[in-house]
Amino acid sequence: MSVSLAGAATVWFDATARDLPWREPGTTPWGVLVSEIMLQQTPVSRVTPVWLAWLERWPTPSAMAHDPDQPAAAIRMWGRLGYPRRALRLHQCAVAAVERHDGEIPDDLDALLALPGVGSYTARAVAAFAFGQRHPVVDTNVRRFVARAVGGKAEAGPATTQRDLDAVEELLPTNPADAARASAAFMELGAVVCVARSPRCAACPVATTCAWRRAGSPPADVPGQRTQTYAGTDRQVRGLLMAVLRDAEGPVPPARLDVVWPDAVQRHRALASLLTDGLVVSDGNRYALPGTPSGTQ
DNA sequence: GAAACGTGGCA
DNA sequence: TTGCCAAGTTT
Repeated sequence: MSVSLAGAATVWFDATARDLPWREPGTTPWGVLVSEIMLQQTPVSRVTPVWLAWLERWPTPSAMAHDPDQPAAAIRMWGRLGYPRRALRLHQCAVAAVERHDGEIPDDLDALLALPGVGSYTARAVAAFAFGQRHPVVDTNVRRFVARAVGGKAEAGPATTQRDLDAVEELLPTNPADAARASAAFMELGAVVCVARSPRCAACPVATTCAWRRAGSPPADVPGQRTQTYAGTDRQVRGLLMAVLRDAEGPVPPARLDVVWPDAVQRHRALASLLTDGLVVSDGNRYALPGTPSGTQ
């Protein structure tokens, strides 16, 4: 039963998967890692152009680690992908690869988990997709797909727990390469067919065996928790401040930052958090991205 | 375990 | 127009 689920998903995947650049043969583990971190909470359509530019400029961890303009250049290349701490951590991954792994992205799950910004999902995704290892790869797509196809529920639970890993592990074929492909297939199904709103069950390769369909597609039993409004939050102010520094040639005086947000208290709080995160540096007078040439540290 | 952390597209 | 949603991680 479980083999047929993975089998059907894999057959469908082989026939209809999107041609994403990081799936091209010859993509390095570094390329896979970059894609996985960029894709955290971020749609494919916005990641693709940045991934291409990133890999062209920094084709290896060593190229990134030895670029003298870092990490300012990484933050600028990140552009408007959101959560710019990811750019910082990706640079830290490159440095760690050079310092601890001879310039290579490690293939060991624990070594991957030790990299900055790499958690349970990303570590297993890299181990599976870059190195062909057999690990359950559980992201929001997989949790939703398994919740429906196996659990018979409209939505997955709130968190990625050990139970999620165990449930997905049971679905994987024994052969490592097949298991990795099945994980990619589960993710792809969740991303393009078994989507959160208005799933396209008519196009689903497992619709006839789907537990949720067989149960009559019952609605979610618990109302989803409402999302936090973005407008007016510190996150928005941080984004506005970062946009100024990204677009600036070098260090800027405080006046350049003062204009982005009228509430001085909130603006200072946001700037302080950016300094704490290491996304901004200051000499006590002007502000800049970390490592900006001729900038302040 | 909850909250923080960006941004933009779409229904 | 507003709210939901997108390949999560960290504290």
